[in-house]
Amino acid sequence: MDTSRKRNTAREESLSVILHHAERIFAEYGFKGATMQAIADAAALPKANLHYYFPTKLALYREVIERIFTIWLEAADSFDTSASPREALSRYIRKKMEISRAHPCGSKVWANEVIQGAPIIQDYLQTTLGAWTDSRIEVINRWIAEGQIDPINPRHLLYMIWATTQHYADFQHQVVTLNGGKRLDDSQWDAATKSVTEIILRGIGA
Amino acid sequence: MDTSRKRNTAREESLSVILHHAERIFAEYGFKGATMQAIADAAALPKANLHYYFPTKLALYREVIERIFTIWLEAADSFDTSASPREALSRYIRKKMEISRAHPCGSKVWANEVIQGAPIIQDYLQTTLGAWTDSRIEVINRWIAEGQIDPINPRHLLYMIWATTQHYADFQHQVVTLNGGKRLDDSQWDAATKSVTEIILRGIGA
DNA sequence: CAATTTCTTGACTAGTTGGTCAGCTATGCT
DNA sequence: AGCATAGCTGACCAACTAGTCAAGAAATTG
Repeated sequence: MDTSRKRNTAREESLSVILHHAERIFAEYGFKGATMQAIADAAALPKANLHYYFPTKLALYREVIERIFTIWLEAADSFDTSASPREALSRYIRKKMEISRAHPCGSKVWANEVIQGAPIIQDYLQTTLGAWTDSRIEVINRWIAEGQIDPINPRHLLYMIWATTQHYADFQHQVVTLNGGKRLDDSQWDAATKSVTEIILRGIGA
Repeated sequence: MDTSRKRNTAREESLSVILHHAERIFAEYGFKGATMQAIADAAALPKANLHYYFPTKLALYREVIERIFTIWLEAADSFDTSASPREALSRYIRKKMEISRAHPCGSKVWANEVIQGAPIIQDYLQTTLGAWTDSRIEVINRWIAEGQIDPINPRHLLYMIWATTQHYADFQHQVVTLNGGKRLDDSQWDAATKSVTEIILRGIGA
């Protein structure tokens, strides 16, 4: 049943190209501001072709969000609960910074979605994100009980990590502007990651 | 020339009401997603009346942005360069947290604007924000030179403060959801402010 | 009071945009 | 080859929305 290699790859290629450009356009113009025509132009496809793969704009948007959430889960996994606070947190922060660098548009779409009240991802926030957060808060509280870190509020620590790392993606434009209009280079990303990691780890006495 | 009290106050009242609701609608739906009709409905005015005071949607949006920037400047002033690091930074962080609580919509509009490449506020970023940032970096470097704080990268410290404090406004919906759907109460805002301040101050050895 | 200016508003227009559809082409199967 | 299926596309339409406008209401002035 090795049905049609050419068709399958063509399909996957089209889907991939559309989703890639849709992410960019949604990030740049927001859900309403992004037009199917603009996405089609970016993907170098006729608009009707988009509607062949995705029945509605909302369906396309949902798919984009879905993919972003997958990446988010990947970062979440890197928070190793069996490691030491220093090890677990610095690994997690580094991973989040890498994502901010590699997928700024995805991060922006996510941010836009949350700012606008998360009409689509409400479920994720309540279920998956909620459960993950609770489990990590438990771990952090254990670290505190064991005297491995200072008694800080775990929730606010997590918010600080999210906010700071995602800032480099979501506010990329501001960061670049304040960097003289030049994108951060390798060493600057490295310095940013080090700074964030050090301030936070020292901040909690790890 | 004490020209017409009733008219002037009516005018100011209308302007104020429109701007207030416009901020909310822009925050919730983005620039393109917000419609003049929706703003008019929120302000309980006929749409044509909006166009009497603001010729175009963009003009209204600019005015909203302008007001937000004023608030931002107010916070910027609270960064007292003649105080000690502990004093200056904790005051600044507290002020920024207060703004996040009092003006979440303004913060969201600003965030949206930056995420989408800051088409309107590019000037502010380059001039006013750029100059302010440079001046504070100088002060922070002085603190480092005097041994009052650890040698950290001032720029990334500022980004961390901005990101973390604004997170409570921009990601309000996520914060509330993870708080069991309840808005933060007085004591929770206080705890958040304390946590943020403590982690950051300890993080830089202040 | 009448004239003038400011403010208000329903109705309309032009332009945009999400989505449809009928017909086309390319691929795979027997 | 011939048939079936998946993929592609230009042309079209209905809905929505920013902005206009002319006519009227309300306030101010001389």
